[in-house]
Amino acid sequence: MVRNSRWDFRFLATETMLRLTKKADYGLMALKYLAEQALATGKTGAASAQSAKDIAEAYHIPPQLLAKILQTLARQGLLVSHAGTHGGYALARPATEINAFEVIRAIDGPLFITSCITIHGTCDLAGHCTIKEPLRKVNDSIKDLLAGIVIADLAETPDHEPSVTLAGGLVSIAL
Amino acid sequence: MVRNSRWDFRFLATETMLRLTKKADYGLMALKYLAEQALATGKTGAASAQSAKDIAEAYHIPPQLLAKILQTLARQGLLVSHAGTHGGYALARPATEINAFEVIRAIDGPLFITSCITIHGTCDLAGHCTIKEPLRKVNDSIKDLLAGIVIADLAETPDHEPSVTLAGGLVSIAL
DNA sequence: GGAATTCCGGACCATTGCAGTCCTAAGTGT
DNA sequence: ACACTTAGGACTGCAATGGTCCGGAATTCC
Repeated sequence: MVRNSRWDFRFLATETMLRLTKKADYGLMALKYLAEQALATGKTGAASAQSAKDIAEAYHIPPQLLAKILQTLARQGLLVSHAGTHGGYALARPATEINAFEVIRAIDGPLFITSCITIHGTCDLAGHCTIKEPLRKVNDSIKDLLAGIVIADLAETPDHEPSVTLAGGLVSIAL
Repeated sequence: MVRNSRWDFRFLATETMLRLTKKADYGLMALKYLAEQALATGKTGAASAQSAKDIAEAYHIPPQLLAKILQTLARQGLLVSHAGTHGGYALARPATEINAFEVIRAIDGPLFITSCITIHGTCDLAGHCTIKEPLRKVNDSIKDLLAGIVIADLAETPDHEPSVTLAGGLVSIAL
């Protein structure tokens, strides 16, 4: 009865039904790392570049995989890259101006909360699915939620409380 | 550059990075249908039962697949089922007392927003991943968001405004 | 009692996406 | 020249999703 899938979720406390890919996870971790390094070294921009290899080792992430992720982030303009001996990646903008939504979208691409909404905004089940609109609102709310979180919030800066109430992080949903 | 996946998302307006499975979609549609039928017929509980086949045809959903979904929903206690000639499924509770979170969880099972959090609450990258805690908050916020939406909100009742501001649908996030 | 209807649930399969690896450029600094 | 690093395409293994099929059990109607 409980064993209806590969998971045994009898012992769960927290749970949701929405999934973030590992790549997005890694990407956020990398950005967090870069933000911390920039702050620690006092340097800013390309001066505080860290190589993909270094970041991968710091978090025990498959290096090749992280390399790809960083490449796409650079391609999307969230990071600046620099090849060469002391090259690497650095945040393209201040850590307070890059939010989680951008990062995730850059990596995973835009996915819709409901499979009902396609590229063209039309519904697979043309007209039959009346659930679309309410879910779109949820969709937007989640987006706002994530857009309200910036990299700086993730970074544990030395002189910075670990938990800070985030201004602008209030999201209302109206159906 | 844009063609980094099977989707061409150059024309997108709305977008998120979180996905709901088709099954959950179907499940919500089915519940909505049942809620509307119950209201339309004036009957309540098992008296307003609809067969899986009927619902599937109403929305052009693969009947066998919907059947399975309804079975799990019944198993989870969200629906009551009744075999036999005029059997079928009906909401186990009033449409105002079943929320989207329950439904999705019942169907997809609990998925974590970050692959970082496992069943046991531990992190794959034991200690290395410092991103976990902030994302857990997002996780919870999304949960609250979905828990604030009930089936009745999805149903288009005749004497009911299509768009209603939902009380309790206010979610705050503090990192 | 029997037939029609409907739910139950296991087994199965095809496709797809994700995670991860490998390899070959090409740019950059010493 | 050489070491270091990014850029990116090709490929693989695996698991999950979406979907089908079948035999069986409950219920109702005749």
